[in-house]
Amino acid sequence: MPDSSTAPTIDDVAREARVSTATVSRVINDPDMVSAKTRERVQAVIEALGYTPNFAARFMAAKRTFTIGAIIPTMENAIFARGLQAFQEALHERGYTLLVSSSAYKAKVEEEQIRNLVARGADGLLLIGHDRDPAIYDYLDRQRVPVLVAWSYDETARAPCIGFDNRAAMRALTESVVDMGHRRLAMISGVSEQNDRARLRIAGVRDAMIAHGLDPASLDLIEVPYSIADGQAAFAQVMNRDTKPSIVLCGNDVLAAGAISGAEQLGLKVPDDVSVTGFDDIELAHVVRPPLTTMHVPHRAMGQMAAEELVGMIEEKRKGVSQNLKTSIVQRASVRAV
Amino acid sequence: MPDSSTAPTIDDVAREARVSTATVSRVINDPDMVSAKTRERVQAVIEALGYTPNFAARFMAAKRTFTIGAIIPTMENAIFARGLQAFQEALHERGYTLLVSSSAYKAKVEEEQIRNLVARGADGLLLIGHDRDPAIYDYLDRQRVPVLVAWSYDETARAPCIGFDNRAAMRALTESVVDMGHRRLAMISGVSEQNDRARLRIAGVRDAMIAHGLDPASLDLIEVPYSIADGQAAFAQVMNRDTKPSIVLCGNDVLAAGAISGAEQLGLKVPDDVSVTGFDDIELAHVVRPPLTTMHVPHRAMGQMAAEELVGMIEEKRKGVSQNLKTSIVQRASVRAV
DNA sequence: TGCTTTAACGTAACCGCTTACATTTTTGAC
DNA sequence: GTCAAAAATGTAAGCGGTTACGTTAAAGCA
Repeated sequence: MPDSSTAPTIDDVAREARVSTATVSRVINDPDMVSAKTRERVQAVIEALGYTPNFAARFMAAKRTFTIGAIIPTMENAIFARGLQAFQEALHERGYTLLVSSSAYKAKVEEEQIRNLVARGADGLLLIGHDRDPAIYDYLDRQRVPVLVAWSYDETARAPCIGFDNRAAMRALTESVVDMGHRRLAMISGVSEQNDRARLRIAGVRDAMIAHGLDPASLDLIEVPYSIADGQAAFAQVMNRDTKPSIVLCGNDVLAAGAISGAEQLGLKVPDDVSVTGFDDIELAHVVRPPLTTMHVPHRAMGQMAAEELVGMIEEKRKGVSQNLKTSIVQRASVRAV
Repeated sequence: MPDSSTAPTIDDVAREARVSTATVSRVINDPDMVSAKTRERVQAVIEALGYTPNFAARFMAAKRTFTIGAIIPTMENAIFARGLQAFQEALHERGYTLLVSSSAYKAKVEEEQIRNLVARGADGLLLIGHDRDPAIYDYLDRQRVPVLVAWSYDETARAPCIGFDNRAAMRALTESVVDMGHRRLAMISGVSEQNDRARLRIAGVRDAMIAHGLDPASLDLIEVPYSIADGQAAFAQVMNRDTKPSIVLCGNDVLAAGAISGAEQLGLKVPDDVSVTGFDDIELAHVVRPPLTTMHVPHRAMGQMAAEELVGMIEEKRKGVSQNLKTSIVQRASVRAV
């Protein structure tokens, strides 16, 4: 009789079922390698004892965990939620479990989490964006843990990625508003240090300005953390300049929602007094009033493709192939021509 | 020379530093048990080799992982985000790592995730709400994994919890609107099956109705998944009845945001034509127009206290003590007296 | 100096599983 | 019924750490 006060091990099952531990292991991992009769007997014992194989032991012996780790900058807002959900679902279909950590946009924390996940035996890692210490990639190479980067496409980057061209997207959005007559541009961006998405979006705005004969130095740029309250505060700041912008381009929808709030607080009407744009097209974008003109990102497709690709890299032991997904401008009511 | 093509193990470090593996282990786990001289030498080798102890091996030998698992119903909306973030931060301060999974509001999936996290050696678990198969608690007991439930307070429940009284809170909110003259109530709730929060909030509404002489059966109740789109659709549905409600009470802010959108689509003004309330007081609540009257939940405090308590349970091997946190009504513009 | 304590370090068993290899049993052809 | 091949099962060696216990070196004291 196994000690009922502690978790049953494979030995308990083996003893109870009168087989060797190898056989128990086989009915779990390779069922049709064992005869139907013993298989059923063993399964019954497993059931009766409520046995769950110990992951650590399993990992040590087999070097596989069927676990994927993902480290996202934040769970506080919904930016990554949808894509991650799709990622998780696609992973689940393929028999993998997703473990998520958040780094609070801190490089040091991210590094810690990466080591943590790897030490825990993650078979692969999903990371957001390319900006990080190259030493991390060396470490990952050494540990033979495949990595895939999402939310950012850069064919020159060291890691394969499934993402979109942040710079080109933001340039396109900016050009569209410049075409509508906007000349005095302000931008509320997320903190760009260690964040290529933010950095490239800023660059995209400048690209558009240059292309249209505007002085990129005239861009009134403020960097703040990604939160509604920060967007609100930053908006007040840009509207307090001597030459007020006719449009405020925001690094993402959360910031843009904050900007719209900020406008209301100042008694300004969007888009009559000032236009606002977002980026990402999360649900928030069509809940705020006015609804946000923003850049639509194929979150779910990105998550799904990332799952597919990462699993492929793991199972076929091959390099990942990058993909540049298309984004598209969604015109809503927060921008008007001037 | 250790094989540079593979991750260094404790043996590599020991060999290089000319000590035994026991000593290496000690400099990592109990540094002042070894002399300064050897300690420094070993540390240098660890540094040079980029050695990270293997978690699985460590767990097998020591039975501790300093990892806490949390399973939340969803990452798609921000309901749990803030509390979880606080939970994670508090955990981090105490030297623990948080691993998060989401169950998509599915009991089966949650069970799977629980087993997964336990098999992975989570030292403790944070679960949301009390509704689940009691067998799960048996399993957790047997595995000696402490569990703490959050987002719901119930002193009669099997697991200790840090939460709030969903029923009383919703009753209070309902009473406040009834006091303002509302008599025809509708409610858009999340799916209440396997979800005590949703169930208790519905019960709270009925409590209030009974207390004020209204027929609880007259409540027009619709249950939908928690999403803005669902809230929107449900709103159209309740407004399509013969006797339209004067107020629509929503199970949470996400649904309420959807309801407000829905109202706008139907050309209805909130709160002039119909009032709307939410629950949770997430950022979304003050971004929508009109801002939501809702029930404020102390998310961050809840997360922090949960971390503290769970770590206490683990380290002092004691039972958890439950706490009933206070919520409070936040009056904004989405409700008006009739 | 010699002997006892204490500090520092080493030895090796063990944690719970997988899997290569060895052994036994079953199957099927003659 | 034999015997070879195939199927089923068992044996035992790791995987990479931790730690109880034993051994050696240093320290303290008469």
